[in-house]
Order: sequence, then structure tokens, then C-alpha cells
Amino acid sequence: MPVEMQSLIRDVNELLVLSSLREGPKHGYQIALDVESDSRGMFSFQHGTLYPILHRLEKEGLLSGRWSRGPGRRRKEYTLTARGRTALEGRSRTLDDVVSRLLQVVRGAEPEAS
Amino acid sequence: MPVEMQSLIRDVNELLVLSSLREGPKHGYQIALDVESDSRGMFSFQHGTLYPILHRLEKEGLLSGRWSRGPGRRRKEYTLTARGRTALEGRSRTLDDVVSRLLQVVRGAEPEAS
DNA sequence: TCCCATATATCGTCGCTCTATATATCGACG
DNA sequence: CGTCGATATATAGAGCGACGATATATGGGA
Repeated sequence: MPVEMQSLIRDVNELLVLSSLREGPKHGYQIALDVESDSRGMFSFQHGTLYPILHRLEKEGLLSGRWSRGPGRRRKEYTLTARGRTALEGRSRTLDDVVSRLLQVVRGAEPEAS
Repeated sequence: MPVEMQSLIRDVNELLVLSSLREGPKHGYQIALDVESDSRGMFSFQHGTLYPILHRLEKEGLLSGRWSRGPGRRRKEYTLTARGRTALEGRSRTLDDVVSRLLQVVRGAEPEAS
């Protein structure tokens, strides 16, 4: 229930990656481009931030990555696993809760009922 | 326009303090208690987090703090300055923007118009 | 009187983002 | 052909900021 601020950003970043992959398999660089354009430049991944996240999520089994063998530039294609899809939904709901609670507190509104 | 994740949490924490003081002057410990209860335990300040923020905001002129002289336990009462009130409103709006954009991206919704 | 809650303060650690750097390949342009 | 910029991944190191631990002090209740 309590939110730790230190891991909040981490969670948001992971969510950004996870939700970007909902559209279909992508490689890292493409994720960075898409998140940047989807958010109209509000959010953007530095390479040093993105790739460690990708490795982490793969290690946790939320993504599966495989190197594209075909001709052309070498890239690693990431796909949402079943667990990843479940995590995406769960975390997305969690974010909704956290954000709505945050806005309530910041606005100083009395919470009606929840 | 672009949001730096590293300072997002910092901004959120400062906003939490600022908005808590909108209710009236408070001392640090009271702010911690209020934020915790207002958010129903979702957000809470550790002492090592709160006091540096208070000092920072005071240094920036968004808060003014003065030691209560009266009898009783020594405490430092913080009050929102005019600049602090302005900052609170501005930052609050900024948070709204960031949050709504974030939810849009995470939900994968096409932005209608903005 | 002893302990707990109140109250403020600071230092050190740790986690995480971000910058910088390294490596490599493809396409375009001259 | 040769160079340059975009594509593409990777990692080490810097630096920022939250968090835990610790210190100090006092008021009130058992």
C-alpha cells in the first residue's frame, strides 16, 4: 500500500516499456523512438536508462528477447510474455491508483469515497 | 517540455509539502503526519527526506520558517510565502499535464487533441 | 523516574537515472 | 570508395536524491 518514491520512477519507466510493447514486438531503439513520439517529447529514454531496463525485464521473464538473424542490422526483438502482459495490466491499475491519490492530496480535495 | 525522471520525484515531494501547507502554517512533523493521513498511508515522508526538503524550499523562498518561542516543545513553523503559493499553483498544473500525458501513453490511447 | 511520542537535524548508503564512451553496420552523398 | 550520420546495442561511471540510522532534546503519562 505505501508507495516508495525511489522505485516509483523505476516502475513508471518499466511501465512505459511494457505498454509500448503492447503494440507488438519491438527492438530497444524503436521503443525509445515510440515512447518519445507517443508522449510528444515529454518522456524519452536515454540509452543508458533503457537497455538496463530491458535486460532487467527480460531477466524477470516479463519480456522475451531474441536476436534477429535475418540480413540487416543486428537487433534484439523484445516480445511481451504472458506474465509481462499480466504485469502490464496490474501495474497499470496500480499507477492509476497512485496517481489519483496523488492528485487528490495535491489538490487538497476531500476524498469522497474509495 | 521534456520531463526528467530524476527530478520528478523531487518535484512531487516538494509539491506534497507545498500543498499540505495550503491548509495553513505547520511544523515539519505535522506535515509528515498530515501527508500520511491525507494520502491514507500511500505517501509518507521519512525524516531524512522531509527536513532537507523543508530547508531547500525555505532557501528558495517558497516557505518561511520561524521557531516558535512560546512554551512547549521547540518547533519550526513553516508558512507558504506568496512565491510559494504561486509555485504551488504552477507546479500543480504541471503535474496534471505530466500525469495525464503519462496515463495516455501507458493506456495506449490516441491523444484526441491537445 | 523512566519511557514513549514529539520534534528537528544530519550523515552515510544505496538505488537509479543520465552522460559518456565503445562498438558495429547500413545508407547516402560526393 | 571513403566518410559521415543514423541506426543499434551495451556498459561503466558520475551524480542526484530518497531512505535508514543516529543524535539530540523535551513534554507527558504510567
